[in-house]
Amino acid sequence: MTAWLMKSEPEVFSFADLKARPRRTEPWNGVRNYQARNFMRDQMQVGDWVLFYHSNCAAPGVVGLAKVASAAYPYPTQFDPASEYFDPKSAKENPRWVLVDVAWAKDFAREVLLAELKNDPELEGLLATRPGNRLSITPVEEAHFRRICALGGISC
DNA sequence: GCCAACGTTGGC
DNA sequence: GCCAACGTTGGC
Repeated sequence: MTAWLMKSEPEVFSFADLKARPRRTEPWNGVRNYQARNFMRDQMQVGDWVLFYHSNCAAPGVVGLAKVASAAYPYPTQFDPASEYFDPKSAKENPRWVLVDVAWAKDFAREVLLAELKNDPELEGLLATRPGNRLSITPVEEAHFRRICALGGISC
């Protein structure tokens, strides 16, 4: 079992937005970081759990569960000069950026706030809350994943 | 809006 | 390959 924590700014794209999408599925746009890209390209599998985290907002924290819904594929918009995701250095025969689709899975009964993620003794070592960490995608150990689900009031 | 931490860029 | 400058992230 593999789980991930993925950050999104709710004003840009929230967990409720994901749930409201057709098929409750959305391409994970916006990643422009090589480490995060490598996780999607090299390690993510369809069906992996995703802890959906709201960042840069009044109450940052994990709000629900999603799943990886596709293998990694090239960002369609990286080749489009009109797109905000355009990258002039990315070549079609060797795309620089990939993404995966993410599908809504389950709402948490309650949000697990950043302070809880930081302070819960069982969550010691969680990558996402390491001081200085800014990665928008981080792997989550199974024990940590189960603990965060429990704090969120769901079983998984 | 501030600012610390970090990643990327580009001149040399 | 170094490293200063710059941009971005994200909590507060």
